[in-house]
Amino acid sequence: MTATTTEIGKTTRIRLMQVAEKLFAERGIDGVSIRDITNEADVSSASIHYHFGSKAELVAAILDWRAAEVGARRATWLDQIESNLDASLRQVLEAFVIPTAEMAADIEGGGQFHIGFLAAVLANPAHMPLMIAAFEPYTHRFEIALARVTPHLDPNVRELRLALAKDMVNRVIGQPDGPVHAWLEIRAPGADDELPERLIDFLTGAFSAPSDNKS
Amino acid sequence: MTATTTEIGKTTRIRLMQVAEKLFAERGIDGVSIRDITNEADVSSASIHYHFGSKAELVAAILDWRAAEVGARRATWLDQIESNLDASLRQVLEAFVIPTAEMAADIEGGGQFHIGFLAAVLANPAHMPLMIAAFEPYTHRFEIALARVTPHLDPNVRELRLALAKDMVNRVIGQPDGPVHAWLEIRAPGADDELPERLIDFLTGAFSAPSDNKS
DNA sequence: GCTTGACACAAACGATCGTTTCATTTACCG
DNA sequence: CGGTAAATGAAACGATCGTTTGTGTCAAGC
Repeated sequence: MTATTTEIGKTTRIRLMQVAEKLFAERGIDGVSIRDITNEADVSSASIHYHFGSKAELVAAILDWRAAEVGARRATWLDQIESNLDASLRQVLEAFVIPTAEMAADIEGGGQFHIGFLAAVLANPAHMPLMIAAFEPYTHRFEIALARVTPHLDPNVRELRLALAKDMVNRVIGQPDGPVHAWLEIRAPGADDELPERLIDFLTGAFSAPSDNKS
Repeated sequence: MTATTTEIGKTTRIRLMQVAEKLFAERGIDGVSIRDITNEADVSSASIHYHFGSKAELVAAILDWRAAEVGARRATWLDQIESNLDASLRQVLEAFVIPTAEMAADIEGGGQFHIGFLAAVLANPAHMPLMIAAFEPYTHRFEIALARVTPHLDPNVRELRLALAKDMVNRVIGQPDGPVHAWLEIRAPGADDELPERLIDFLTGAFSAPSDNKS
């Protein structure tokens, strides 16, 4: 069963990243051991340290590997938003949610588990600087587009709501067995159908609210 | 330094639950070992198995221990909402967010870490049935109050938004070093001031949005 | 054909995990 | 005071963790 260097055209290095990304997305970084990964990839446990050096560097390698792919999806939508001066808040939020949902639905392309992987990485705040650096260009463009359609918001309030939205979208789309879905499965099965559209509705309302509703 | 059975009036059993709740809230269930807890509580590592039987039963014991306390806080607000037939959406959401925030701010009472502990427990969906059972009475009352002030929402959409809100509020209030705050600390320091009020604003907008914004 | 370097494997390292065992101490009660 | 049960501490259990070591194998370059 053990194969030669190139089994079905994939190098061991890439296969390890694919398997690790999937397992990390499903069980979290600390919930997956080196041996879990190498067993599923049918290689020795030493392979990960040969190719990546350590478990932490494997995580970083997966981030680098996929960053361009997520970026390309987002860039398409951002191009459209930026060239349309009449873009609505809803359209900007679509540009935020839909690429994420498409990525999570991309079975053939293999991006299926990347959003869940990102959510798993963020569970440990120590990785935050790395994540921010990887996505900074797209985040910056998105913040500008969002500011244009939410001129009523105080900048700090807008940043807070964006952070809430990012965290929520990544977790709820990337972790199909996460707390929100587990809760709904018991109390209201089927309520998470058409999730992307319903997230966009939710966020459109949330960003429409004034900075301060008091009084 | 090692003390007799009752050191400062706290039994070992209660001290263990307090220390464990704090550590679980800060680092997650799997991020805290039995020895982490017993070292901080200044007892032997066998104590947890003597008093609780296992690590999992310790988690359940903490849940039972605090359930009544959270419930009492919520009940006060729910009484007010239910007796006021003119309650607004915003008032209902206040009844949802403010008791949580008060619990997280309760230094003397010791409830300071309970919300973070709940968020940590929910990170493992296996505990979901236990959580739902513990909070069912308050959840039910709250759902009725929420339905009264959001008659425009399809029941499934309302359940989804409530699940999103629950997860978000618990995580963002209970984990002061979690992903949302770590992100904001780098990109917009201070944007998470007055968090409870800003969460209520956010959710008021989110629940005000119609069930389907399309077309 | 021999050498070289990339790559994979099995095996073992020390550390730490949750848990168990057992002897000892503490508090309470007749 | 003596006896008993609850409570605690010290030590060790097997399992698993991330990592390291050493050896074998394969393809390419001279």
